[in-house]
Order: sequence, then C-alpha cells, then structure tokens
Amino acid sequence: MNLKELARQLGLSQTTVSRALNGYPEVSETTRRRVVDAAERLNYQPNTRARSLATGRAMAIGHVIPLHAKHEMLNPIFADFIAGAGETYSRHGYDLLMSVITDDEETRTYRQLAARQSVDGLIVHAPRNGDERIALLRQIGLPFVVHGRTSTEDDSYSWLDVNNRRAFQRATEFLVDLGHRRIGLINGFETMDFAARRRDGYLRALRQRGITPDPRLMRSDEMTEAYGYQAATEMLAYDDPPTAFVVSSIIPANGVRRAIEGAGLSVGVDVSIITHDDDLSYFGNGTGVPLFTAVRSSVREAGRRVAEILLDIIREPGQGPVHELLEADLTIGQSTGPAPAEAARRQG
Amino acid sequence: MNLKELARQLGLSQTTVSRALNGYPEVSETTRRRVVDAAERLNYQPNTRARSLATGRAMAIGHVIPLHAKHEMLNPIFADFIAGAGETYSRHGYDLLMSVITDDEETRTYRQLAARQSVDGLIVHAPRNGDERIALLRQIGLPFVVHGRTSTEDDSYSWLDVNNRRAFQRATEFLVDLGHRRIGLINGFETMDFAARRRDGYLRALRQRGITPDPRLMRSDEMTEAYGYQAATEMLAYDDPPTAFVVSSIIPANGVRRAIEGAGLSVGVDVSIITHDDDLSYFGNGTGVPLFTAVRSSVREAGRRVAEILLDIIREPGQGPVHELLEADLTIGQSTGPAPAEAARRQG
DNA sequence: CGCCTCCCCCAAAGCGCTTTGGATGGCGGG
DNA sequence: CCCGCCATCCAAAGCGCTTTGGGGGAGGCG
Repeated sequence: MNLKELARQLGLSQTTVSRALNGYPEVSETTRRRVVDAAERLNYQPNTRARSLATGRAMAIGHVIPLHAKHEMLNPIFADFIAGAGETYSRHGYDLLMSVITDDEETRTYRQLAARQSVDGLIVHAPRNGDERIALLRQIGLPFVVHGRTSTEDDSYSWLDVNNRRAFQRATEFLVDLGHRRIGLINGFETMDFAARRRDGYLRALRQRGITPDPRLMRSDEMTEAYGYQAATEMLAYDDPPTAFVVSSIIPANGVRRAIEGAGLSVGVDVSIITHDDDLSYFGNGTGVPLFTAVRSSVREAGRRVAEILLDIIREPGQGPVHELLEADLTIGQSTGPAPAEAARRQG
Repeated sequence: MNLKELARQLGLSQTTVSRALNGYPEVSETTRRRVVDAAERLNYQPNTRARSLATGRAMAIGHVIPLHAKHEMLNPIFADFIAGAGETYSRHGYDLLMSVITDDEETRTYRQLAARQSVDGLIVHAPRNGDERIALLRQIGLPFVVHGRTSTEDDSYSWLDVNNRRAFQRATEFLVDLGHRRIGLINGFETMDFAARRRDGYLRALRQRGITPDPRLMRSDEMTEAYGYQAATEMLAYDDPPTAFVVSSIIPANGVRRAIEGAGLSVGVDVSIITHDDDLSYFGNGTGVPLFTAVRSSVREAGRRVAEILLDIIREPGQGPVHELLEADLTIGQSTGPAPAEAARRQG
C-alpha cells in the first residue's frame, strides 16, 4: 500500500492525502477523518526512504560503536544507555541506527554516515582524553552530543556528564571521615576521560585531608570482576594494606569483595568498599539496605537526556552548545564502616 | 556532493558514473578508474535513502527491543549479541536499526517496520513459550531469524539456538557423578523458552539417575545477583539443604557464591556450583582456572551467526528454513567438587 | 448579480539514485 | 566500401514521498 494507491481508493489526490495525514491545515476535517480512517484500515504507512528523500531529514540518530576498544561495546552500561536513548527516539519518531565497527574504521564511518545522509545527528560514546572525534565531527558538520567530556577545556560542543570528580571526591572523603587513611583506588582505564576525572576527585580528597597519595594503592584497568579481585588481592598482601577501597564500578567491586573475603576479612568491618554504581538494572545493588555503599547515577536516565538534548539541537539548530552535569547520589550500604584502628580506639 | 554533480564534473552521464561505481561491465576500465578516483577525492557517497528507494532494498536489519519486559533489554547478554550481529552487518554493508519500545507496542512496531519498508529483515530476541511473534512475522512476510526457539514444535521458521537442554542435562549429570543428590536449580524465567528447556535438561538428568526432583529446590526468576543470593540462602537453610547448584547465568551464580560464603561454607568444597556461562566479555570467568565450572557458549558468536543466516536468507529467498543448534562446552573450574558425604566416604 | 475571498483540493516538480532501452562510433569481415 | 557488431556511453523513466504554485467552487459583500 502506497500513497498513490491510497489516494486512488479514496478518490483524492496524493497531495491531499499526504497533507491530511501530516496535519496540514489546508484540508477539511471531514476529509482528514476519511483519509486517516482509510490509512488505518489499509495499514498504510509512508515509506521511510521516500519520505526522508523528499524532506531531506533522515529521522534517524547514529550510534557508532568501535569494537576493538573493548572498554565500550561490551561494557554493560552500554545496554542501559541505549535503552534510555532508544526509548526517547521512539517517542519522537526517530530511528536508532547503530554502526558496530572495528576501531580503525571510526573516522571513515563518521564521514560515511554524514555523506550518505543516513542520520540527522550522532551520539559520541565514551570520550577519551583529548578525543579527536570532536574535531572530526565539528568539521563534518553533523549535530552531535557527547556522553561524557573530553579533558581539554573545550566547551564548544554539547555534552552531558556525571560529575565524576565530585562523586569520587565525596566517596573518598566519606571513607576518610570514617577514619580510613590507606584507601585503594580501583579505577577504570585512565585514558578514558571519566576515569581521569575520578582519579582527580580521589586525589583531591586525599590532599585536602592531608593524606599523601600512594601510587601503589592506585590501579587502572578494564573494569572486570577479575580485575577487581586481582588488584585488591595484591594490595591486601602489602605490609601496609589499605583498609578501604574506592571502586569505579559495581562489577569490579564484586571482585574486590571476593578478594577481601578470600583473605579471611570481613567487608564493611575489616575493609570497606565504596563503589561508583551506574545503576544498571541487572546488577541491582540489592533490595532494602544496599550491599555496597555507592555514589550512583542512572545510566539509563543519562541516555534519555542525551537523546533529548540531541533532538532539541536538531529541531532548533543555531543555539549554543548545551552542557548538563549530573550529580551522583551517595547511598550508604553495608560495605563501609569505621577504619579498624579507629573502631578499636572508639571501643577501647 | 551528489551523483549529478559528480557526473557533471567528470563530463559523464549519471548512468555511467553510477555503473562505474557499482561495478557494472558496461563501462571501460579507464573510465571506471577515473570515476572511482574522483568519487574518492570528492568524498562522494551515494545517498542511502535515494539508493534504497531506487533499488527497493533498505539495506538495514531491524532489532526490536521491548523494554518493559526487563528480562531482555537490560540483560547484559544483549550487548554481546548485538556486537556480534552488528559486526556482521557492517561487513556486508547493512545498517542495524534498533527499535526500543514498550512491550505493548511490539506488534505495532513490527507492522510499522514492514509497512514503512525500513528494514529488509528482522532478528527476534528472547522467544517466549509459544511466542506469538512468529505467526505475526510470517503473516507480515518479512524475512526473520529467531535467536532461540519457541517451545512448540514448529520448525517452519529459521532459528539458531544453544542446546540448552543438553547443556543442563550434562551440567546436572556432572554433579550427580560427583556424588551430589540434592541439587538446586536457580533458573531464569520459565516463560522464556530457553529456561524451560534448561529445566527439562535438569529434570531429565535427575530422573535418569534415579533421583526424584524436589520442587523446593527449583527456582525461576529474573537472573540477577540478588536473586541468586536470595534463592540459595533460603535453600541452604533447609533441614536437608542442597550440596550443589545448577545456575542459569554467571550473574546469579555470583549471588549463590555470596550466599554459600555467607553461610560460612566453602564453594567447591561444601557446596558446588555449576553455571551456564553466556561467555560475556565483561564477566570473564577469571583467567587461568576459571572461577566457576560452567557450560558455556559465546553469545557474540551466536550474534554473528544469526546475522549471517538472515543475510543469506535475504540474498537467497525461497530456500527452506535454517536451523542451527550450538553445543555448549563444559569447562571445569574451582566451584565444583565431590559431594561432602561422598568426600567423607572416600577419605574414610 | 457580479466579484472577491476563502476553503479545499490538485497537477506536477523534485529529492538522488538505479535501470531500461536506446544511440553512437570504431572496427573487422565480406 | 558497406554492414553489422561490440564496446561505451547516455536520456529518461521511475522508486514513493513532500511541496510549490495554482485552480475551481461556495459563500459573502457591495
């Protein structure tokens, strides 16, 4: 069923039918009803390709996912983010076009999406320090919004980010307030902007409280369970082991817990854990009192907002870049307690 | 830059340029070179919309993700599956179109994708028992491949599945062979086809070994860590607790481990765990000797194969439905050992 | 009654590509 | 020398939609 056929059956011109369906005022209400009913009945839907060829709008948003850089695609936060964004697109009649590629094709892919006019805008995932994609996209001229930021203080593009520095500063301060002095940092890859900011927050909190950071207590790697286990196990074997950990995600936090228990220690008593929690639906931090004390922020909600910002920019170009900084909540769970020495002193 | 402009600059007709770029034989090799070079130099890429309007092929594959049914979207296996499929699409010049919707819009969305001719084919995720999507899609007439199967013995559609029944039968037998008699099943939602098959495998193994299944040892729910913990904790409190668990995914398996350790028991010594492992990149089952004994199968590889099958069907319609059944590997990890009584007997 | 507005509706162009159905010209064979 | 045949190239139609630029008829006004 296409426009021509529908128009023929209704005894109207294509123009009128098209206008009736698209809500133009030049068509009487009775005619519109008749057209809409017939379209419904015959399951007529305008051919996307033809329509966007005619309008010049693709009605689609691109997400480019480089594969070799594992730290993105396979990262479970991806699913939640896409869920939030996709939901928003659907509601606004946009499609979500995903390009899964090997990372050496990244530049070519962005160029291609633009030249082929496959999308009206792009979301940039997981920016790295001084990410070269920003410059590329600006040159290409396609609207885009970054989920996160690049470290350079270039605010000429739109982004939405969690206040990672403040979140980790607060998390670290929380542990210091509990009397912890030796605090391990189990961070993500610090070539990623978010991880670098988190480290800054951690360092800033320590310095402000007069604690000299110890490089042996800081790790940076892919955020897997195994990594959390490995890193924590090694640190706990030190002569001067940490009494607490700040962890970058709930997945390695599980590994840290396993390491602590494996060393015969008790989480929240002998050793504390505070984690960043991306609030992933599948790793629910328990019901009731959460397992982990955490600074949390919903990735799904971030996906929604990023999508909304992008659609706004597409609808209303020419407005300045948009910036949104989300603050993470601190929720107290069972994984933190006073530092052992402190606890002993209080009791003694 | 479009075809017309490119042709003008080359002093050729659009026809010739188009043919040169698409590899038709009616154009001389020297002309083709000239055209290809110019296209390269001017970054010409054919407009997707126009091309697919002209050819009638959308060059895109649809993935419909209903949101309310949480057991899908937010399931981390989703990311890996999409990675595998997306990779394959890119290699074949196809786009991946994702529709994230609320589950009451599912039927409408499928109809819409077909009527709007947005995609050339569809992937069906996470089929439920007697899934009504099969009938709908057959009626719509768009090529599709199911990742999994529906329980009904209707093989008139194409699918790729893991042999869930055999995998769980083997897993259960493995535990029985170690002397376990009371074996808990921590399953996913049994309205999902895969979970029902897994239960069948578990039951079949028990019956073949003369063990009467105990309904109190069988749970079915959303596969979260918290669920694994909760279910295992309850079962371990029985007067006649299980000495082993068969678990449906590595995420609840972590919860089961936590429950066992929380009860002061030792995994692999007092209580064994064998889990299905979807081999998700982010939950690496440890390096070296894996943490969990597992029946595993790569989700990413499944994504790749499903995509290839679909593209084959699109390229060569009319061939019969394709079926592929993958066998899961059994890898022995640290989480299984002889049943305590058995162990005692052997020692004594 | 005639004319001028609106109100509705329509024909046709155009979006950028592929593809059908020639047209042209050079070259070998008769 | 002419004809026919490839090898190349081209004009134009068509994919299904939106949108421009009217056009006819009914009703209001003088």
